[in-house]
Amino acid sequence: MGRAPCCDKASVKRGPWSPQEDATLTAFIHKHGTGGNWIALPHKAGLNRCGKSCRLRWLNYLRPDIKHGGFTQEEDNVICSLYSTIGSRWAVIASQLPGRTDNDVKNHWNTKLKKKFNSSFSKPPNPIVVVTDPPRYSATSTANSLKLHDDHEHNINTNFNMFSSHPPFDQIPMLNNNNNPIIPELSTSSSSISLPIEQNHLEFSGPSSDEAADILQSYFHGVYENNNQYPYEDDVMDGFDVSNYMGL
DNA sequence: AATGTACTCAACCGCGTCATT
DNA sequence: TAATGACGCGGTTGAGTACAT
Repeated sequence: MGRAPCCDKASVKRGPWSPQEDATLTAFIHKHGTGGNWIALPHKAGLNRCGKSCRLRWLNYLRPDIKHGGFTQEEDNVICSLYSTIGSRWAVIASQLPGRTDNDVKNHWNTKLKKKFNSSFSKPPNPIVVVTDPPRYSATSTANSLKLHDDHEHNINTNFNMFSSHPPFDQIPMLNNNNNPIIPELSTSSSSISLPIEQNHLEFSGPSSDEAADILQSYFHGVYENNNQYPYEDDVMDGFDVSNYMGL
């Protein structure tokens, strides 16, 4: 048996909302709240609309805390960063952007950011670090993120998301107030997704995840110093001698 | 000015999840 | 435990608008 429809689609109004309907819905919710039941709300409010339509109109447009207007560069960065980590979970992404709705974020992504993002990350990165012997840690990387593992492929407490820690791709390198390039910082959180070990990977030795973080950060410093850009752009190095940065 | 094309974004659709019975 | 119903989410649509020819 299929799901019963939430309303009789033939008898309720559909399509764009009129100012009158907006006013009716807004006034009702200000006075009574949603009552925790969107299906019953339109009848109580005197609206000939489906409850789902009322919910959507309120949440995406009429709520007083909704921010209308264009997205800032900072908001774009947050969206791209989170997308690279968690994918199209628009509600989660929108929760990090006060005043923005999942629908807003999704539309903005589909119309503006997707092309920009894809053109910058259309090529998978090459392996970026050589193997040392014996490896103590390994890491996997995609175009957007890199994660460290211990010998047994357990995640260790060091994670680096290239995109979220990176200057926006159309402003590489981004300069700080002193006109110095902003160097990406390694995060010590382990909140992002883990990647398959067989993907592009790098391995290196080191006694602790903290040292691993130092090595990686040094690596990005080094690439920037040598090439005047960060490694994932076009010429990711095929090999990288970690020992240069370990005092070995 | 007329027509075609691309873009934007509000709204809809269907499904997964969760709470209730 | 299963059935039911409402909510919330992501994908998609299509009307309206802007821009190009």
